[in-house]
Amino acid sequence: MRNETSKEKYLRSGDLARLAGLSSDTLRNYERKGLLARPRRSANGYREYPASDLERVRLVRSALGIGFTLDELARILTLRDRGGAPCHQVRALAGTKLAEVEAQLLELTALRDDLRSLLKNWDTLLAKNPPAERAGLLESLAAKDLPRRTRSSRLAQSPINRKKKSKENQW
Amino acid sequence: MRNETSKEKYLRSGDLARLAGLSSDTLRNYERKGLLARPRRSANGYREYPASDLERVRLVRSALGIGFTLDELARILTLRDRGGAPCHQVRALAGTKLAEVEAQLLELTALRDDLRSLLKNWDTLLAKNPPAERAGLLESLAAKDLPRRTRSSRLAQSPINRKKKSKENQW
DNA sequence: CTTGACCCTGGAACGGGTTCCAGGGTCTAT
DNA sequence: ATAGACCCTGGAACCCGTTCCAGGGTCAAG
Repeated sequence: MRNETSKEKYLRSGDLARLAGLSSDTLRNYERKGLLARPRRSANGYREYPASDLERVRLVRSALGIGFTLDELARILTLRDRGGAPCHQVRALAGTKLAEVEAQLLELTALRDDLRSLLKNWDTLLAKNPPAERAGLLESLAAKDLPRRTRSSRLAQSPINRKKKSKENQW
Repeated sequence: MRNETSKEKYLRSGDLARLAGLSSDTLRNYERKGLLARPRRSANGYREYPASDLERVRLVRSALGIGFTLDELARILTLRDRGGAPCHQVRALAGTKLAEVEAQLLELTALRDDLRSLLKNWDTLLAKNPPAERAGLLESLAAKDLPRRTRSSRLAQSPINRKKKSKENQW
């Protein structure tokens, strides 16, 4: 039975990870990057997170979801933890994120429209062509003049889906 | 003066790169990945691209812009170059891309809306707070319950902006 | 005592497209 | 001859957040 002195106030890495919906690897990573203060350790060396760190992690996740970067967050959070008031930087950064997102939206909508008309086109082409006959889909692409998109949008990948190494391709 | 026998039909890597709007490094990379056939070489070992490769590169760029992957393109193009008719795979892939883009659009619009209301909130908070006083912007984030976004959207980064190693941070 | 669930560490892998690097040629114009 | 612009090569760096790895502890239940 887990030690319950001091009212069960401390979480171990796995607990916090589960509560926050991410892996303990990720927690350690946040710690490395300075997003999460190094928690105290129990006698055996295990991390003991105060319950309040759950909020902290949630904050980090939200901020990441909104487009902040681990490094940006690290700067902001440590500054704040030292009593600073990084509000204006935060506000400015978020403003930038918004602008980026809006730019991305424009690009993506354009892309979606392209894809739609392309598909419509292709489907009529394919309908009137014998299968296994080349219908020149790719060729009809070539015009477009490359409106390359910018990656930006951090927007990380889903956690907690470890184990998945299979390599079947074969379409 | 460049050799003009056979009517100046061949492009060197730099020429093709310029015409296509990308770097010759990228061209070499396409070749490595099998997107671009290995061109013949001149006596001195320089690549000599047939003018038609410009179209090919444009096609590749468009396909990338639409969300295809270098590997996908490699498969499709080599298949096609061997006389195959990968139309249906192409069509299927594009369909998938469209679905992904639409999903992304949903996420991004949601994100944009979040950011907007967040910023509005923050601005009123900041207005009624003395500067250099913490207004709790970050805290108001914590609710959100992480609608993590998926990266997907290939949407590469702009080419031809090499040289940029400076490391000034300092916001 | 063994099993199995957790925990620890720091460094490396991943994805995907582009770019960079070192070390070395080739060609043209002065 | 010498600068300067191009070209060649293959392998590695980059981005960035997450995951994986090996090699090693801690602890409770059976």
